[in-house]
Amino acid sequence: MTGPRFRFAPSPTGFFHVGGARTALWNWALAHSQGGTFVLRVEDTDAERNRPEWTHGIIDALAWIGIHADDPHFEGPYFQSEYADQHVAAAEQLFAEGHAYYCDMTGADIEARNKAEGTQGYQGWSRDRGLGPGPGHALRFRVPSGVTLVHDLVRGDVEFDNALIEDFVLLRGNGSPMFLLANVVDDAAMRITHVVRAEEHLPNTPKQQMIWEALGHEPPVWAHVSVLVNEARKKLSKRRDKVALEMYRDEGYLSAAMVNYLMTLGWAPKGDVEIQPWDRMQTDFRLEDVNHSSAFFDLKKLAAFNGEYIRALTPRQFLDACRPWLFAPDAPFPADRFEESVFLAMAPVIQPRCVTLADAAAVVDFLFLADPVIDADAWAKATATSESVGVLRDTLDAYELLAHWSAEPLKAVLEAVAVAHDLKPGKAQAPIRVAITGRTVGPPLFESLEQLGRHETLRRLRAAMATLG
RNA sequence: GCCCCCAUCGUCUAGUGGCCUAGGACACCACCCUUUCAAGGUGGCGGCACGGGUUCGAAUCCCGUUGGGGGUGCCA
Repeated sequence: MTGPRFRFAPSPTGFFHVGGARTALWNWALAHSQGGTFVLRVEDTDAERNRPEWTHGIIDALAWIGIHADDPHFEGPYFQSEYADQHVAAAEQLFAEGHAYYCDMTGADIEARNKAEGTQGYQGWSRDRGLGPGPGHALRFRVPSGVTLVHDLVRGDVEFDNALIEDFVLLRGNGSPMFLLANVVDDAAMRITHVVRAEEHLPNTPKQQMIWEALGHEPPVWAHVSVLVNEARKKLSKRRDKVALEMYRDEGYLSAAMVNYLMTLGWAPKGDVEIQPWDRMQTDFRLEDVNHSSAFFDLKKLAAFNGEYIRALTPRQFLDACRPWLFAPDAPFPADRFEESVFLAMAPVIQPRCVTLADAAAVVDFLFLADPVIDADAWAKATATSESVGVLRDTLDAYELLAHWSAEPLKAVLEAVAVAHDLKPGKAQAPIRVAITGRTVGPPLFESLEQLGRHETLRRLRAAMATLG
């Protein structure tokens, strides 16, 4: 695949951050719309932290949001720690050409010197000492004087005064490469043309750009996108916030809804409609249109998107999407009592009642339970009126004789019973509903009775009446 | 401390000098529909942070203030 090359570089922290997912999606859209490549590089210079299981998690999570490793636009994954030799070689080149120098000062040394001189940070103290490599000698970049101009596709030109950038470390005292260096070397080696990443990296960009230039390469196109924040407008963090993409998948969010929602954080499709198919967003997405300010990750809006996507599913798709929760160990009914045909028939009335796929099982649990779990308070309340017992008995009698067991006649019968007891047609269903479903709220009653069947409906009504004594 | 970024309804956004009496979505409220709960329909509430410029005209351009965020590691 020729064309521009976009790199996506998560760190293997054991989960996939929703903010990272958005950046991945944007890189993915760009790679496709520009006929380029999405390069996945799992970044950590420490091989110890490149845990295979974490990496698999990243690849699974990417696949969930539609970024598949077998897509022709996908390249990788690469593992940064495997390229340590190249990182060190680049550092040595920088030293040989005078762009870097060795320094033997420890953190304590620097602190002491600053205290003595009333300065702050590292003041390039070893610049002209002519030190060579050796144990405890860190390699520092010799930051040139002048200014570094970073051209950023979303922010425009940002100017940094080099005098304010200290000579940063390239190689640690033990010889291992630092992230900043490794990052640039990898990007250059992989011929990355566009670096689209979170805004938090912007202040370090001049340093990286200087490394690119010192290494003799043309820097890539930079694009720093804003971060996602929580209610306190702080960057989403693992400790405080629910940031793992996998968590949303496990809780029953549809990937299409998540993808659509993530795309609208910091960017909006043309027109006034936010819910858009991926193909459309993929071709319309432009970095130049991305917002400059941080965005709040709003669970309520995500839920609304998810509800919309759930309602748009066909019954079959809905059933298939719900399976993991329907057959989970903690499902509200035994798996062997589940009936696909019943669920499929009920799907159109279940879907509008679900925020997540996980909600479905609880909406229809009574259909697949040997006996409904009767809520005592609900039952007491539903049978508190003087008419309720009569309604129950008359309905039972009428249902025993009903010719066609389907929603319409079931409804007509109950309405007639209600009127006979001086109630408004729609007001008699509470005791029936509780007797059948165990609760006062739930899916439409008559469709439920139709699916439950005459035998079971009558059995439940009799059982419930028996408790009244 | 120093550096950088940011600033439109509560939230996500549209807006690139006149189409703006600032549009849409989520949330919230009311009403309608109705068989409970939803969903759906209709309507409502609600915003250009502040102060100076520039201009015939500013949400839009410039400067400042304030507020928020991020960076500043021999972390990534």
